[in-house]
Amino acid sequence: MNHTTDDTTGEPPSGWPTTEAEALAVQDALRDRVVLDEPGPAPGAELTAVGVDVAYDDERDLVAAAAVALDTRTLRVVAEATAVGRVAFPYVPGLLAFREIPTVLAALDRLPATPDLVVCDGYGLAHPRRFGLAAHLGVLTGLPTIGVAKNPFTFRHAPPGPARGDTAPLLDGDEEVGRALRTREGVKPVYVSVGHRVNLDRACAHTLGLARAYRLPETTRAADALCRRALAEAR
DNA sequence: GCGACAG
DNA sequence: ATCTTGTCGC
Repeated sequence: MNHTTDDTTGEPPSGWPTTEAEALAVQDALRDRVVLDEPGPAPGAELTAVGVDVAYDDERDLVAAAAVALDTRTLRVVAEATAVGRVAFPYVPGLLAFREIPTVLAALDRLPATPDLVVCDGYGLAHPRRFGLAAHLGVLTGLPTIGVAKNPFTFRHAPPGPARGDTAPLLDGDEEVGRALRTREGVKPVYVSVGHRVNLDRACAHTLGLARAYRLPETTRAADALCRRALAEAR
């Protein structure tokens, strides 16, 4: 177990977009670098799955990110890291990545483990321009990524069946951009979409394997708890 | 123009 | 995301 909870202030990379127009241009320039023709790591294998999440303190203009690596077989924490920085972008639906990614990259850099899969809070291809947070992070790191969101954003879906593992297509018009996945019986589903170098079937299988006791994957729960702690301890 | 809108 | 206590239920 690594205790990399020291807070390194990760500033936004120079040239990071400042305006919505610049951010849209960046999405447009990077979107075709997403790799969709790889199946991704095999579900059921012993993998290092890394959850990333971010917490904000608007008062102090601070953002704390956490990256927590779990063993997919045992769901035990193998390594963790945090980073603290300044908020790099306002929250704009469709541009979430520009707010979260700089600090997430800093945390991933400090993580003493090699991710086989990165699980993001939010969407990948389920995005107005098919380039959400998970896709963006995947392109920048080259790592296999998926997005697991708590809300359907602007997309529509029929209710999945009541059993754990049941799914329903998440639709943008008639295009399946992700899946509503029931991780617990009778509990609101999570919303899974492909990020980079993982197909949708495997993205859902990994999500289900990581979410055994609670609605959300353990990766997300661990990263959420750690980034909140890092923010509280930041100064 | 108005409302909706991942975190 | 964040503001925020107790409370109902398995």
